[in-house]
Parts: sequence; structure tokens; C-alpha cells
Amino acid sequence: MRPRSQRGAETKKRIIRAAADLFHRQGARATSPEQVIEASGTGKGQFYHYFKNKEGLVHEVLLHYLDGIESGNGQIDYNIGNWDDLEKWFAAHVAAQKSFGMTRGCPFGTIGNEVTENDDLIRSDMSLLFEVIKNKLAAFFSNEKAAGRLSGEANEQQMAELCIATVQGAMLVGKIRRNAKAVEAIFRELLAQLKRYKVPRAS
Amino acid sequence: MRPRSQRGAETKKRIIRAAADLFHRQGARATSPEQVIEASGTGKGQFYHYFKNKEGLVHEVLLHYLDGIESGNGQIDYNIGNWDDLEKWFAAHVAAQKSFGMTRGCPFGTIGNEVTENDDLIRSDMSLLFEVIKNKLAAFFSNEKAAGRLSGEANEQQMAELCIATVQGAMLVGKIRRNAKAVEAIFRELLAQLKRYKVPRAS
Amino acid sequence: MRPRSQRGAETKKRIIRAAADLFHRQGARATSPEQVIEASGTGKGQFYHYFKNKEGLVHEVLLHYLDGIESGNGQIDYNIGNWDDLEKWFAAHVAAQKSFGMTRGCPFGTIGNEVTENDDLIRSDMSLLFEVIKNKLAAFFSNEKAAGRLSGEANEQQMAELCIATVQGAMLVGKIRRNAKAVEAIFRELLAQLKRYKVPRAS
Amino acid sequence: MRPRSQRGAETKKRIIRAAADLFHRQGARATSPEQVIEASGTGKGQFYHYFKNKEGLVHEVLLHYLDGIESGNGQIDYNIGNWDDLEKWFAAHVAAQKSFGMTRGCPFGTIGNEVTENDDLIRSDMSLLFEVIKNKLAAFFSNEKAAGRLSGEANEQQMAELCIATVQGAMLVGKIRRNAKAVEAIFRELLAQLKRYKVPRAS
DNA sequence: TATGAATGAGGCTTCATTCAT
DNA sequence: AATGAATGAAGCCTCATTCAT
Repeated sequence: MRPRSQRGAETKKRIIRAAADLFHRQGARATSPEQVIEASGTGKGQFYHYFKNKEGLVHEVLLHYLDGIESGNGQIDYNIGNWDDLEKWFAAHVAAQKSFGMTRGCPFGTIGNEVTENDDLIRSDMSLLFEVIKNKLAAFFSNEKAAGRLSGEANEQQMAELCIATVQGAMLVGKIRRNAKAVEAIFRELLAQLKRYKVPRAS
Repeated sequence: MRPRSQRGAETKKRIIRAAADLFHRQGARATSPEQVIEASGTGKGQFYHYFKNKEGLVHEVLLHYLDGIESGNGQIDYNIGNWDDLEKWFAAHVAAQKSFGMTRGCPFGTIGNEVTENDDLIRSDMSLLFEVIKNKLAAFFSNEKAAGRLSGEANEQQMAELCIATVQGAMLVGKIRRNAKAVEAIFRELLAQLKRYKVPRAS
Repeated sequence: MRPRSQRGAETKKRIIRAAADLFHRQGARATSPEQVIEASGTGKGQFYHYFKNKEGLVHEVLLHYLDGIESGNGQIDYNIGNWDDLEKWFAAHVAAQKSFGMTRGCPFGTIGNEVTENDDLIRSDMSLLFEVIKNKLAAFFSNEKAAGRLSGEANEQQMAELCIATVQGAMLVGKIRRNAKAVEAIFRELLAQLKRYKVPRAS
Repeated sequence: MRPRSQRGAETKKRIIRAAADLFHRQGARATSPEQVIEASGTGKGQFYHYFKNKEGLVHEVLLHYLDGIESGNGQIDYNIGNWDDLEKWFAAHVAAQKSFGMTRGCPFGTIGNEVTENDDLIRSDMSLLFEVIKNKLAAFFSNEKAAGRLSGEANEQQMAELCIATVQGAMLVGKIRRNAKAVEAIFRELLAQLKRYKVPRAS
């Protein structure tokens, strides 16, 4: 048996994980606290003990995703050191989608899409999430540029943003079409485009 | 007073328009029939007289969008004849978003993102919608190719899909960031990439 | 084409017949005017043209049944002249039930059961219906008695009432059990009992 | 204040009792959850906390009746040891009906009559209910037979079924007619018939 | 830390009826 | 005689949350 002080933290984690899965499957709006409670095998009291309200849970789910990105413990590896890693990064997104039979989109996009004018907390969480990812991608492009392997014309920030936007849109299309091939084609096209910025190796 | 045969059709249109706006603002899931009823100035009975249920309304809203695309009466002009038109097409998306203070994403994506495993009707409507748009874009690229103005390497279908995915993702990012500049940058980057396929004019 | 003055009467009949079937299947309470309208292939206006309201329809359905009993045009023959006819009368009830796969009870009982304190019109219709049937049965017993074939101890009214009550109860049991055998057994028992009043023929 | 473990159970009982009364008065179909909630002095949430849905409530009401029959705590005593008890059993049904001014039928029949093809849960509950009652009655007849006080010709099961069916039908007729005398006459007739199976005492 | 009873607002839908043509 | 648009009350149920233990 674990030390008492950790039991609670585990319950909370269990709730967050159950919620993340449900949010991914059906969106946060369509997920009721009850469903999360049931899926996590907890009780109503626990839920409101650990989270102020449903919005608080969404917030923590997003922080959990953020942590996964920054710590490298998440589903997808955001540490991109070379073009191969970038290719794998795209591939990992399709793979994740395939693992759910192409019935889900990107977990971030699914939540982000639902924010409205009043959901400032969640919106800023999402904003941060995209920012962090952008920086990871931009860092790679910058490194390449610094090493003289990327054309001076390349705008690293813009390229990174394009990658994020395309991944979001492609996964949406993939879910709508229930078709992985479409997503792969989009990624292939984008990669082909980006690689045109590559500076040919001196022989 | 209107001829009898149009009375009903107008009420229905009014409901669809009110719904489209609410769905765009807050998503279909977060929009209750009651809100639509109120916004359209109708009664509960009328709502269910014209639509089997809420899903039926979403369906008809999507058909309405489809009609707007095909007839050219929609907000955005999908008839693209040259690179300028394409540029305008992207610009129109940002403009639309700006007109709502960057608080909304793409009306299609907003609905599409909410689709779950069981929403087969809506999913196939969305699928058709994207298909139609893709064909409009692909037709432009094909024409360019046929005219020898686009590299033989270009894959028109893939390019079109990339455009769609990027527009969807960019508008999502734009809504999350509440920032039009980001969207514009993404579109600029994408356009720059696509234009690289252009065959330089013979002098 | 029929003379104009009869077309309306036919529509009304069509509504009544559709309603009778639906009431039998699922009860009057569970049957909405809309269902009747749809089943009869009429329009809303017609319904309220011919019937004051839903209660009015139930009323007319019951009058229709009454007419069937009195005219002999109904499903079941209430003209009982000898013990064989009585036996057939019981058998006809089971047969009717079987024709619906034992999923329905007696059409009268199904409607009668639903009356509440305030349904005075329907209650008195039902009362009349039972009265008419009772008289048909009692008449038979009285004739038998007059002919010296039934014991002087026999109370014809009471016997008739017992028959009606048992038929109602048996058909309920039959529907609940989805079992014709049970109904047949009950009728067999009742008939055996009633026949004990028979005066043995002088040899 | 009550021990915690009983708080919920009492609320549930309160709902069941309120529902049983309303179902008896106006049928289950005509009774809305809201009416039950109001009559039981509970809230909507509690209703659906304790019952999956309205059908679940009907189910539990029937189980409650079943318990009343088996435990002997119900309104009517089903433990019949002699002919006097049987007579009292019939009398108790009329008495119950009278206590409501002959405006209600049998609580079981009222619910059972409303059953349709799709109400499998309720139908099987009703089936069980009738089965249990039948067994109680049949046991009495069997005992009498074993003791040589009932003719060997008597079919105990059939007699029991006849009793049940007749009670159901008679109470329906009683409610329709608003007349206790009619019910009493039917019961009198049935009893007279059944007693003819009695074997005369050896002198 | 944990449980689940309690609350009431609101979501989706059907109903019964009336009205205009 | 016929159609179907319009109305609003009500029916069934879920939601998000708080409270008592």
C-alpha cells in the first residue's frame, strides 16, 4: 500500500486520464462529469474534491497534455532533431488516429474546437499548448538554418505554424473521411513542400 | 401576404439560418433547439414540424452550406480561376473570421470537429462538403497543369486536400489565439509553397 | 368515382378503423392523433374536422365497435343460440388474440382499462358496450331456461356477467403470458362450470 | 436524523409508493415522472438517481407489489387456507375497489393492460405476479383435493387461473360501471361454481 | 479521502389542438 | 372536403453542482 499522501494524487490522475479519453472520443461538451466519474471508478464527491468544476477538469487535462509534450512522456514525441524525426512526428499522428479506427481527430483540436467566446481559461491553455508545440518545431527549423541546411528564405515560425495547422486540419479530414490515406497524402504533400527549403549538400 | 406555398419554406429557412449562426458561434452540440427556436422567432412545434430532430437540423444546415458553395451564393467564392482567386479565397476566410472578432473558427470545421463515431449522417454530409471543395480547388490546379503553368510533379488532389486541411487548422488556431496575423502567416506560407510548383513563364 | 357526399364519410371511417387498430395495439392514451392521421393517410385538418378532439375519436371508435356487435358485422359473432355458439364465441376471442401473436388483449378492455375518474363519456360508452354484450349472453341463458334446459337455480344475468369478466381477464392474462393455452384453459374451465347448470335431457 | 444507510432507501420507497398510487388511479402511461416526483416530494434528480427511467419505476412498483403478496404485508391476504379465506379474498378485492369509490380497477390489471409488444420487462414482471398468485390459489385447491374435500375431476391450476382472470375482468367491469354490486355478483357466481367441486362431507 | 443523496435548471422531443388557406 | 403551418404545454430525461455523512 502506497503512502497515504499519494493515494489522492492517483485518484486525480485516474480522473484526468479517463476524462482525456472521453474528451478525445466525444468532445468535452458531450462528456458529463458523471461519465468521467463512472469511467474513472470514482464517486461524485471525489470529482468535485479534485476539480472546481467541469471547466477545471478540462483545464487539468490540457495541463496534463502539456506535461506530456514537455516531458516527452506523451503519446507523441515532440523532440525533433532531424528531418526523419519530423517525418516520424507526422506519422505518429496518423498512427494515433489509426489506433482508434480513424474515428477520432486530434485530442487537442477536439477540445480546442469547442471553445467559445467565454471559455477564456481553456482558450489560453490551448494557446499555450500550440505555442509550445510551435516552439519545438521552430527550434528544429532554426537549427537547420543555423547549420546552413535550410534556405535563408525560410521563415521558421511560419513553417512551424503551418505544420500545426495542417496537422489539425488533416486529422479533422481523416476523422470525417474515416480514411488514413487522405491524412497521409496531406502530410506527404506538406513535407515535400517544406523540404524544398532544404539547401542541397555541398559535394 | 405571401403565396401559401412559400410560407412554410420561409420559416424553415429562417430556422436554418438562425441555427447556422449559432452552430458557428458555439458549436452544434452546445446549441439547444430552444436557442434556435428563440433566435428564429418560431415555436417548438414548428421546429419539429420541419426537422425530424436536432440532427436533422444540423444535416439541413450542412446542405444549406453545400448549396451556398455550389451555387456561389455563400459567403466565400469557391470558383477559382487563377492564382489571384486562390489568394482571395484564403483571404476571404481570414476576413470572415475577423468579422467575428476572431472568436469563431470555420463553420464547417466547427461542426465537423464535433462529429463522433455515431454521427454517421453528419459525417457523410461533412465528407461531401469537403469533397466538393476539394474538387473546386483541384480543378484549378488541373487547369493550370493542362495549360503548362504548373509543374508536372504537382499532385493536384493532394494540393487541394492540403489547402483544405490547412484552412481548417489555421482557422482553429486563429480562434484559439484570437489572432488574425497567425492565420495570415499560415496562409502566406502555404501559398508560397504552392507557388513553387509554378512553371516560370517562357520569355 | 363515388358521389361527392360519400367521400367524407369514407375518410371518417378510414380514420376510425386506423384508430381502432392503434388503440388495440397500444392503447388510446399511447396513440397520438398524429399516428392516427398518418395511419389513415389523412391530414390534420381532416381529423379535427370529423372529430371534436381525441376523446371524440375514442367515442366514435367505441360506437363503431357497438355497431359491429349489434349488426353482426364485427370480428366476433355475438348471436348465441346454443351451447355450441357459446363455445365458438369463446374460441373466437382466442382466435382473434392469436391472430396478433398474443400481443394484444381485448380491444374493449384495452380501452376500458385506461378510463379514469374524469373520462365520463368513454366510461359510459364502455358501460353500454358491456351491457349490450351481457344482454346477448343473458338472452341465450334465459332462452335455455325457458326451454327447461337450464336449471332454475341459474342466474342468467350473473352468468352473463361472469362470462364477460372472465373473457376480459383471460385475454389480459393471455397477452401478459403471450400464451394462448392459458386462455383456452380458462375458457374450458368456465364452460365446464356453466354447463353444470344444464338440465340433463330426459331420455 | 436517520442512520445514513437508510436515507436513500426511504426516498426510493416514497417514490415507489407515490407511483403505485398514481399508476392505480390513472395508469402508468398517463402518469408522468413529474407527477410522481411532485407526489413523493422529491426532486427530478432523485427520481433518475433511483430509477433508470420510467419503465424502471414501473418495474420496481411491480416488485413492490410482488413483495407485498409474498410477505403478506400487502393490502390483500393471499394466504388461503379454507373456503372462507377464498371468499374473503374475493371480498377484499371489492372492498379495495369500494375504498376508491369504484373509480379504480385492480392495480395489477391497470398496469398489465397497458403493456404493449415492446414492454418486455414489465410484461415478464406481470407474468411472474400472476404466476405467484396462481400458485397461492392452486395450492389451496390442491390441499383440498389431497384432503379428499375436492372432486378428483377438479383441475386446480385451471381453477386458479379462472379465479385470477375473473377477478381482473370483474374489477375492470366494476370500474367501468362504477358499481360494486356487479363485481359482487360475478364473484358470487364464480364461487358458487367452484364450490360445486366440493365433495359433500361424509355424514 | 471518500461516498452517494439531493437539487433544480435545462435539453430534446411529442402532444393535442387551432388556424389560415 | 382537404392540407399542413403554427402554437405552446407537457413529457421524459440528463446535466452540473452541492451537501451531508
